Amino acid sequence: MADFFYLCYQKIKIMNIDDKIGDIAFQSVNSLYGEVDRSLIQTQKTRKDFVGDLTLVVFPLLKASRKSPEITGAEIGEKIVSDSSEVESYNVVKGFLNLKMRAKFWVECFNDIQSDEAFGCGKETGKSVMIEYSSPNTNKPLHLGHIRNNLLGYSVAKILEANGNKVTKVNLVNDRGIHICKSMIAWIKFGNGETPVGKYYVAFDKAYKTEIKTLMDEGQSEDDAKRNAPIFLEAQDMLRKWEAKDSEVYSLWETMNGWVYDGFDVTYKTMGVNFDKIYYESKTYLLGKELVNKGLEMGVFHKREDGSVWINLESDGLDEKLLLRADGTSVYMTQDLGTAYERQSEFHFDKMTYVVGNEQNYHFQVLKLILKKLGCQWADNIYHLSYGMVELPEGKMKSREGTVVDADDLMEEMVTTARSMSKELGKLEGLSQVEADDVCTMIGLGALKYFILKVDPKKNMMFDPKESIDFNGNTGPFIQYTHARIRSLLRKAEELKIGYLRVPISTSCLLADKEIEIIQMLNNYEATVAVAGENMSPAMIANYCYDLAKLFNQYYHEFPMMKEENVQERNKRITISLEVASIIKRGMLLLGIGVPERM
RNA sequence: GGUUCCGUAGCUCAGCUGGAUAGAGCAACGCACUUCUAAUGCGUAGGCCACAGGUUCGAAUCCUGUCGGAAUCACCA
Repeated sequence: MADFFYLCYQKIKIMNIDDKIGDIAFQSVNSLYGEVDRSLIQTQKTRKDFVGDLTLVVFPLLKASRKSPEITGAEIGEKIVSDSSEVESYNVVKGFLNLKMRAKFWVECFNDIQSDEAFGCGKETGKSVMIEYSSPNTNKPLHLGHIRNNLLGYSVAKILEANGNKVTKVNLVNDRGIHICKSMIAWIKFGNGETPVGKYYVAFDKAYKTEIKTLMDEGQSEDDAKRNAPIFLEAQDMLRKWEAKDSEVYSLWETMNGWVYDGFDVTYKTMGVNFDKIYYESKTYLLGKELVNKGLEMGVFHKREDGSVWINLESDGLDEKLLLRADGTSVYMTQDLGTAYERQSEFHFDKMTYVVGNEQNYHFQVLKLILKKLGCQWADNIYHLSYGMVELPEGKMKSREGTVVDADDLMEEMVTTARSMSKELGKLEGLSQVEADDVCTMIGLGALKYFILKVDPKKNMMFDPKESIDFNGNTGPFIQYTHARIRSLLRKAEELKIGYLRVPISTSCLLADKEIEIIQMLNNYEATVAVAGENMSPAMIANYCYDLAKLFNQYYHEFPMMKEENVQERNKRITISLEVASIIKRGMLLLGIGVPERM
């Protein structure tokens, strides 16, 4: 992982408050104790139980000072206050030097945020990043697990973009292979002309199991039975025919695919995700075969007597891996090698990220290893963004037990709930039907997206339908509400004919503690986006947005805006509020969540 | 058995490169709307950060081991 950041994020110099105060402290410490390493200057936000805004941790400096923590802290504090006009006062608690900054310092920090147009959008890194996500399977409808994949993929793409990378979003449609043939066989046998596809893979499995049992009852071993079941042989035969482009098989395949593609498009549109390029396995699998030949020539792979091709990875602590079946047909790995190779040739990406569930950790470990063995140095630039499963309170989703949560159904249900909730609260009064629909869609989907994205991707997560429908507390609607609330201030200002101008805050303004906290937090946005990019974790953005919204709500509650008679004070409050709304909007956008003007 | 990931409040989750007394939400109880949106805010209660060692001035965080849980190790994808 570390090498990845190095490649894609050649540390953009972010001038945040910690750096500013760090530099001030650095100079004072240097003049006190001589040259010390800059990394020993560690600053952090002062905990709320202590007096001060920022804290310098003095422990690392004890070697240089050769004095006790308390004395060292006091010495440095004294020096900083006399050196810097920005620092108002200091106090030392144990090994912590708390610094109180002048209001002017914070006002300037805030005004810097406003004047910096590139703020939060990063600077161009010149790096090209490809991200593959979604990768649907054409014989299964999209469900909750796919939702997590799509939301993660889209959001990570946004975040990487915000960090200044050129991002290409791609989708690889898994439209061929033995599993597709299984569905086709099942449809021919049991379909009766129906068009929905999803259930036939299950139907095949059921029939397959029955046949295996029959064969085992006749005395065959389980392995033999699995290989010899007639329906399985038919599927294998169909795969061979498909790869041979048998016209009958091919046209049935095209027909059945057509049924699902329309559905995918609708789901993607509702979810608000999109792609720059769509790959189809049916088009890429042949390329993999060429690589297999190359690997055989290089002696990296070996062919068994039955004609199947393998690679032995035991020396790397892994197993033997199949690359081509005995009958010459491709497996998953075959085409994934080919696709990766093609993408590198076409896009020359600096990094390629695959958003794929953690059940495929092993696959990607092997994929990278094989590419490396084939001499592709760029395999180091492949990163598997592995995410955990989504579980239901009653356990895992199992299609055979009907416990799968369908993506379309779930999204619709969320919007419906948002609508009835909004109506009940009287939030839709004065809105046209179209506006009301927009708001409800935004809220319903916002709740769902936030619920899923706020969790660290690599962790398994629990999806409790009851809880996810809650719109209070740490939820998407809470953040959306905060935004809407602030935006309504602007409307109110117009209504009251308050001549509000968005101007820098005057440096003569005093600041409340809450305002300093907000400014610190706003200033942290850029760093948060950077860290979220490094970790490919939308959860970090989500939690940031929540913390900011929560902080603002406290401020909002405590300080009246329009009621404030001092014009300078009023403008300061409104200006800060609007900046909060703006950052919330940007942050939520990185999650693929819209924020309404009113709700 | 091998590999990878996870174990923090009753539940769902934060806690970035090690820093002060571990934080939110939900659920429970109490308080605040004639005042800019109460989808809000405030308060009470709730913890051996799985366990044991180690490194350090300092560990939920890093290292080792143990115990739990998940995924994977297919001529499936």
